[in-house]
Amino acid sequence: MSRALISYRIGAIVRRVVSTARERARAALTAEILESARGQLATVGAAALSLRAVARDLGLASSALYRYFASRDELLTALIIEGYDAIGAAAEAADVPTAQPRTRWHAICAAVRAWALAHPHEYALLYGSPVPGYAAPQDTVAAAGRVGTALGRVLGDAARAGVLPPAEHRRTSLVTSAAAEALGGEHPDLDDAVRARALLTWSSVYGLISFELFGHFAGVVTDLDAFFTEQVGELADLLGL
Amino acid sequence: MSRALISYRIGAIVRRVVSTARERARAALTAEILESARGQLATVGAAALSLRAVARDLGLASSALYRYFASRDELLTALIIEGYDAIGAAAEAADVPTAQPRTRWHAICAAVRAWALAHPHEYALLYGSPVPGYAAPQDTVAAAGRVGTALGRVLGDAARAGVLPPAEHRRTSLVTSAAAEALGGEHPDLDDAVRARALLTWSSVYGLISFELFGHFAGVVTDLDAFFTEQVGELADLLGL
DNA sequence: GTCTATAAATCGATAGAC
DNA sequence: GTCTATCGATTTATAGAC
Repeated sequence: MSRALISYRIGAIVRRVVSTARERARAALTAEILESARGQLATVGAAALSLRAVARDLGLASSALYRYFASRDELLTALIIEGYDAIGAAAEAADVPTAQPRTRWHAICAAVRAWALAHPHEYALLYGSPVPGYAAPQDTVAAAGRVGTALGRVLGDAARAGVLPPAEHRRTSLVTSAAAEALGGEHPDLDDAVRARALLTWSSVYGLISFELFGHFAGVVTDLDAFFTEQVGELADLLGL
Repeated sequence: MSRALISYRIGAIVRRVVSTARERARAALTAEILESARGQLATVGAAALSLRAVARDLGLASSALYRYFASRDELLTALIIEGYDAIGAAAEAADVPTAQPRTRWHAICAAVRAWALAHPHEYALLYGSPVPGYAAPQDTVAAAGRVGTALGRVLGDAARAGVLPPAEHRRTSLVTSAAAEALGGEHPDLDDAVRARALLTWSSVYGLISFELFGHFAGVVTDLDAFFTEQVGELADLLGL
């Protein structure tokens, strides 16, 4: 083996090691940027999220951040996807597919609310007012469906088990086939009535959580924990779960 | 009558006329400021609402606006109260107390959604993410209750007429007596179960409208008008209206 | 890949002339 | 009650040295 070849091979190994070390450092700093940005969500809100403030927070020059996120909007997109993944994972983790539908329903709703209460500003980013001047790219849409899918799974299982009484109105075609993929997921045999009902219940639960988080129950409901549990139970009753 | 007295009286009359003319001008400019600010809600959002931009829009010096609103937050408060009054008035105007409960329910829900679709940015200000750094003063709370009260009236009338089946759970004391005033309004004999159900249905409808307005039904629901009407009907079915 | 320096803006709020 | 002028900050994004 010539010295040149040995030198080349060592160089390649070194480059490889350096590269992965660099990648680790890059991943670590990326995570720090996202964490600092999440902190800004809480203080100034998504609309005023600023790359410079993140840089100040991390002790970096503002221009350095552009190597990690090409623009403020790209950073926002990363935060949104991260958030949808987190709340979706929370919903899925709370579901015990072998349990009774009503138990599963309660568990998922409670988990979603718990995540929202623990991350109010991220919740506001995901489900609150759209950020002016920001158009969510398609990447975010895919991540957005997980909570709805989890709830749809429960309703679908209940319907197949004959637990869920059929909806009185069966006007179909209100939900597109694309939604069948998204909401039905592994259960493409859900009929449109169940799918529509899953959308209705998810938006009802969303309404309860948002009213609570955005202050519209202030001075109206005394025990928010108990109220939420009761109302989720009420919804389950109404659904026949 | 002495010349001095006559002069005084004429002065008083003139002052009175001048004063009302001034007040008219003031009211007109106040309205212009609010209108311009509403325009800003649509373009930059509530968080970035700027007195300077309003002044630029109206061709005034920024300092002139401080004679009308002492601060940016005060302008925001005026917008919020105006908005709650408008959507509350829309809900009340749509209600025909002599009609059947189910008809009234549909009418109010449709009117609230119509207002929201016609004023999406004001709706976002009222019901979307809280504006960072802004604390809503008590004035806004009073105006906020009108829609809920309108829906509560329908449910209460239905319950008294025996149309509404009783809720299965009757845990009381979840709603404060202050809420009894606000939600019950002219109907203090609403029981807590009906009040809780009014809160649940209003937040469900709010969830449907917000999901639509904030883009969470994009690619999922094809005909939003039909979907909303159907789901509101579904809610009425579930309630037994 | 981080730095300094820069361009060309923005903002809220106040002081003081008229 | 509107004006000019000002203070002391803020921002996105880029250029170019190292």
